[in-house]
Amino acid sequence: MTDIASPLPAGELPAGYDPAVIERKWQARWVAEGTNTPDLANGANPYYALMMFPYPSAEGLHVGNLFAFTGNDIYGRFHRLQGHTVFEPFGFDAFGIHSENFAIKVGVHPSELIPRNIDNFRRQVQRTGLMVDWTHELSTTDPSYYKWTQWVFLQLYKQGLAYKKKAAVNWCPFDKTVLANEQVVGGACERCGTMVEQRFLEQWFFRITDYAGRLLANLDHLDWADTTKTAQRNWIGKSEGAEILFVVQDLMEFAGSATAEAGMSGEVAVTNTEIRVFTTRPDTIYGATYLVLSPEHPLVGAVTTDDQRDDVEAYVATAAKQDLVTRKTSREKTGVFSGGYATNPATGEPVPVWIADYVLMEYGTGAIMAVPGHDERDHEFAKKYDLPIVAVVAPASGALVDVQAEAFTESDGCRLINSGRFNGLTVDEAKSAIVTELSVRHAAVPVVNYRLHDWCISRQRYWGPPIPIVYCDACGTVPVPEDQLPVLLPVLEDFRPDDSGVSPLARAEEWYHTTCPQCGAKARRETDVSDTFLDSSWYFLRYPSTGFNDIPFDPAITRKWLPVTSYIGGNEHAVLHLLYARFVTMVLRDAGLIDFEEPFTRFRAHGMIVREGAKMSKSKGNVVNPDEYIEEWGADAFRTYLMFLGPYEEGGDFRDKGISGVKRFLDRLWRSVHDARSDGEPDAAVKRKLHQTIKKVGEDIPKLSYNTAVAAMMEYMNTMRSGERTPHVDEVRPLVQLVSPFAPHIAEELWSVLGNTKGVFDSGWPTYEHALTVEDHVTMAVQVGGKTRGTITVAKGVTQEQAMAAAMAEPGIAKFVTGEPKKVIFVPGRMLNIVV
RNA sequence: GCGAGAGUGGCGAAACUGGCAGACGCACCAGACUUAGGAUCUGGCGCCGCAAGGCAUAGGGGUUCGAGUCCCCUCUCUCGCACCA
Repeated sequence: MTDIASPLPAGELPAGYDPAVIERKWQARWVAEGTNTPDLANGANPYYALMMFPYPSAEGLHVGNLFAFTGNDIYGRFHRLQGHTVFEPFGFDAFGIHSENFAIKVGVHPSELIPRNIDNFRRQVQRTGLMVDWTHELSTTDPSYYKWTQWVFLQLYKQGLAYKKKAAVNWCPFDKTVLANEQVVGGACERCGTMVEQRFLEQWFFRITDYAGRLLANLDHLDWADTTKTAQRNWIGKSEGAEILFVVQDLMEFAGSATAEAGMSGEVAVTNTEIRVFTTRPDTIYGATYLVLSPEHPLVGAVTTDDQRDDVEAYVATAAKQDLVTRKTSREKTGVFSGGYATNPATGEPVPVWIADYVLMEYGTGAIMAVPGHDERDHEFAKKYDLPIVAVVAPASGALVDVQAEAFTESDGCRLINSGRFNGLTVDEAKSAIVTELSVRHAAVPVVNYRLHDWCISRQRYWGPPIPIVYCDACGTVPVPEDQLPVLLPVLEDFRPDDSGVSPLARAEEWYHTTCPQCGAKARRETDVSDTFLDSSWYFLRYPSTGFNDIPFDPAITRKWLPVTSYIGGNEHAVLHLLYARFVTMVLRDAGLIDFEEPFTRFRAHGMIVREGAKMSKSKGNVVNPDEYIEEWGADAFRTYLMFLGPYEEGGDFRDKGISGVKRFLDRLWRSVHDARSDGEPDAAVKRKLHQTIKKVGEDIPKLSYNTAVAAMMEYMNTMRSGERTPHVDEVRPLVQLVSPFAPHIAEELWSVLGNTKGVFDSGWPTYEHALTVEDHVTMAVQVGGKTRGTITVAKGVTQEQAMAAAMAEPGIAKFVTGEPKKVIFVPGRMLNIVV
C-alpha cells in the first residue's frame, strides 16, 4: 500500500482547483442537460465510438479497463469537437463461467451478484467522466438482450450453419463434471488435481469454417492494427496442399469396410482399403516412407493385422483417455505399428502404416504420409522407431544435406532428387506436376485446409442463454419459434454442474419438460447454454437500438450508425471475439438482415498497464484501485496521467509518483485561466507555439499518440508561463479546448469561467494557421566530417553559400575545417555537413 | 519449436520518409519565497573529464557525407499459438 492516500488536514486544501467539487458539478450537469445523449435518429455526421464492454467482476473496475475506456473516450470527445454526433455506449458482458465460478465460491446466486457488480462498475465508470450515453446501456444477462442472442442462434440455424456433433470435453472423474479449458492446469483439474479425461458429448457448432476464405480475404481491406490482422490470419491458418490416396496392401478378411471413404474422384473404382492423406508437400512423395493414422481414424481397425491388434487397441484406448490439453501440448511422440502396409503411389514401394497421436483427427483427413527427410515431426518419430529416412529435396546450391541427422525443411528454390522423372524440378513445379500425375489413379486433388475449427457454442453450464432448441420424439430437433423467445433461463437454486454430464438445466424439471412447438407432443429442451462469445458477437448491433423491444435492431438506425466507426479494445480478444463478431455479421448480411459484412471499420488495440515495472495481480497486492486515485487526485488528473504513461497501443508503467506532474499541469492551467489578462496583445512567440501545439495535438489524437499530445500541451504551458509571465486570455482559451478530451471536467469549468455559455464540447476544435506554425529562423546543425560541431541560427530559406558563411563565422566550427572542403551536404533548414 | 512485438539516462519515455539523441514528466541537486510545505517559482541534470574533448540508443559487423532509424549475425525480454502435416 502507498502512503499517498493520507489526506491533507482540513483547512489546508489549496484554494481554487478542487477536482472533487467540479467533477461532481459537471457530471450532474451532463446528466441533467443530456449532454452525452446524442440524437441517434437525426444527428449529423454519425460517429460510433465503441469500446469493448467489460465483464463486471466483483473486484470492481481494473485500471486496465479505465485505460481502455479513457482512450476511447478521448477519441470520441475529439470527434465530437470536430463536429460529429458521437455515440459512445456502455454495457456489460455479464454471462459466463467466470461469473458462475465466482458465484459458486461466495455462495450467492449470480442473478443476485451480477446486478450488484454492475451497479459498482457503473458508479466507477461514471466517476471517470466518460462521455457515455447511459440511456443505451445493456447487459447480456438481461432477457430483453439474450432474447435476441437466441434469435441470432436461430438465424444461423435457418441458414444451415448450426449443427450438432459429438465432440470431446474435459471431464474430471473426481468432481464428475465438465471443465472448461481454462480450468485444466497441466492436464489436471484446477480444483482437485485429478488428471482430466476426455469425454464425448453431443454439442452445437457453428460452421465458421465455411466462412474461412472470406474472413481471411476481407482482412486485406480493413483499417485494423497489423498485429491484429496477422493474429487473425495465423488463426485462420490457410494452407494449400493436396489429398492423395494410398492403397493398403495385402488385404485381409475385412475388405468391405473401406468403401465409405470413396467418392472424391469418381473415376477410381475403389475395391480395397484406401487411406486418404493430406499434405502440403506433395513434391516430397518419393520420400514418404510410412503413413500415420490418428488413433481416432475410422480405418485403424481395417489396417491392423491380427498379431498387432492387442497393441493397437491398447494404444488407442490410452489416447482416448488422455485429456485434450495434454494431448495437444506434450511433445514426446508415441505410436504403434498397425502391421499393415500401403503402397507409395510414386515409388510403388510398400510403406508401413503406423498409428500415432501426433496426427490429429480434426485436421486434414486425420492421416498423413510421413516424410521424415523433410519434416521435423516425422523425423523425430522415424528416429525413435527406426523408420527409413530418404532425401528427396536438395537446396538450390545443389549441396547434399544429411537428412539422417536433421530434417531439411526449406523449399525456396530447392530442387527434387531421388524422385524419378521429377528430378531437377523446383519444389513449386513438382507440387503441381506430381498432383497432376497422381490425379487419375490416386485421386490426388489440390485442397485448401484451414486450421480454424468450427465454433463449438455449447456449454454444459448454467449461467448463459439457453440454446433455443426442443427435442421431440416425433419431429426430432425443433427450433423454438421466434415469437416464443426468449427461452428464459430458469432460476435454479443449486446451479452447480453435476455428474450427469449434462448441463444443470436438466434438473429444472418444469422447464426441461415442454411441448413440441410443431406437433404439441411431449418434448424436452436443449439443456446446454451458449458460449459468452455469442453474446458479444453482436452487441454492437444492439446498442443503438436498445429502445426497440420487438426487433433486435432497427433498420434505419442501423443503416445510419453501423458499421462501428472506431473500435478499441484489448489484444487478448484479437482472435476469438473479433473473428466471431465478423462471422456473425457476415451471416446476418447473407441473410439479408443488414447491408454490411464487416462490423468494425477501424480497430485499434490498447496496450497493457503494469505497475512499477511489474504485472498487477491480486496475489501481489499491487493492483491500482481507481477509486483511491480519483479521490486523491481527481478523475481529470487520473485520466490524463493514464494517457501520459506511454504509447497507448503499447501500454505503460503506472508509477505512483508520476501522477503529480500531470496534476501540476492542471493546477497551472487553472491558475492561468483565472489570472489571464485580457488587455494588450498575445505574445508573438507564444502565439506561434500555440499554433504549433494545436497542429500537433490534432495530429496526435487520431494516431492514438496521447502521450505526446499531453507532452505538447505541457510544453505550451511552459512557454506560455515562462519567466512568470501572465498569459493573455487568447493564449489560454484554445488550450482549454485542447485539454478537454483528456480532462473534461476542468475544461468545462474553465470554459465557463472564460465566459462561455455553451459547453466546451459543442465549441468546436480550435484551428491553426499554417503560416503561424512555421518559424522564421531555424537552428541548423553543422557537422564536420559527419560529427556535429555546433549550430547556426539562420533565416529560413538561406542558400548553401549563406549557411556555409554563417558556419565558418563560428570559431568553434571553423577550427575543425582544415583546408578546402571535399564536399558539402546541405539539407535546407536541417543541417549542413562539411566533408574534409 | 512457430508467430508477433520490444531492448534508448536513476525511472516512464520522445525522435517526421536516415539529418542537433534524450522533447515532456518523475526522481534528484542548487537557489528564491517561506513559521512550515507532497505549495509556488528559477536554474541544473546521459556517462567520463578541471577543460579541450571523448564516449554513448542490448552486443558485433555492414551500407552512407551522416544510422536509434536501413541490411546481416548474436543475445535478452514480453505476448500469442502450442505436433495443423
